[in-house]
Amino acid sequence: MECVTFFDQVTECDFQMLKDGGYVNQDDITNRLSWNVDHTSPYNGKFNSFKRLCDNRKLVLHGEKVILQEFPSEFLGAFVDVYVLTYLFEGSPMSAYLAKHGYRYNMLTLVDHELKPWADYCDESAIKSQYKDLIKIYDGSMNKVGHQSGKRHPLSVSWYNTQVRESTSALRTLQGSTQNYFKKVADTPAKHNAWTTFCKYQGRLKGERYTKGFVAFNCRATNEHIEKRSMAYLCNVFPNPVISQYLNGQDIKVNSDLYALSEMLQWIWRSQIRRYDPIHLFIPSERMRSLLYLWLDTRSTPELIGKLS
DNA sequence: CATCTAACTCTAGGCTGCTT
DNA sequence: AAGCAGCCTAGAGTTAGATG
Repeated sequence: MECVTFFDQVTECDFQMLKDGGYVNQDDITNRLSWNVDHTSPYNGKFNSFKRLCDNRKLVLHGEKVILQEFPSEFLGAFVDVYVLTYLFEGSPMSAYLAKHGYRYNMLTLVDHELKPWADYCDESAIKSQYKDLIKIYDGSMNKVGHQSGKRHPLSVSWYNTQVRESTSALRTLQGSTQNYFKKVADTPAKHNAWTTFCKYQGRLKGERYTKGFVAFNCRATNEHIEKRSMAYLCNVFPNPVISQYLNGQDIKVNSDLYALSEMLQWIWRSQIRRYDPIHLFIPSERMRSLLYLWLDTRSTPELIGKLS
């Protein structure tokens, strides 16, 4: 569940105006925004949707000017039990969100139609050894572009921005490698090829034999791409720093590696691997690739978390 | 409105040469 | 020899706009 997102319907100028005009108040402790109620002449105008979000207690001011839209945490308190069905929960922003708002939770799993403590049943080694035979990860010189050195984060959003700003040859190379991968390594026809990058760079990286197989990197919960068997994952993902900072305010960590792994697994699992058919992967980002190797090589999520921290 | 056409995009495959 | 990179081409598919 996406608990916190950016709210950008109201510009900085508009917000300043609303504040100066006394339309909006900010709670001193929670930083939550509320609309100044005036029953004698109720507001009706351009900012109706903003006002409604304030009334629904969904907007929070982060720092001086960033407005975040957040699921009001007290809504959760209205339920006796809330069940969230997910995987790698510790890497999700929602776990940080719950911690920030002081909620506790139990991890459970279904065993023979019964809920059991997750910790007792989280061994995945059997299924992972099956996946190890089905998932073929490219290992060769075309991964060079994603080589990790120092503090650089190749294939991250800011890396892409830098390559374009400084007009380096990296994106051309990456495009060529991806072409070559689908053509010579995976050797699958275009209809079985899927690829992704950040949407801003889709046009720049598209190429022979895979252009039409673009699947958004944050794509989830769809069966549409089940015929894909060769995939190029051209991203290196990180949690949004502003939202992380907001959620981690009270020293609660969003584990960025676990988050990245979870995003990537979601994407890979759009393919035919979900019906246990073999797939080929091209993951030039060294960080993302080694996260996948680590995931395959650990027996359980607790063991994985132990190795990450 | 349907259909036709021209322009364009994409694909599969082939060929060559380079590097390791 | 294997892996990589870059080129070319016919033909298939797509699209926008013109034509009847």
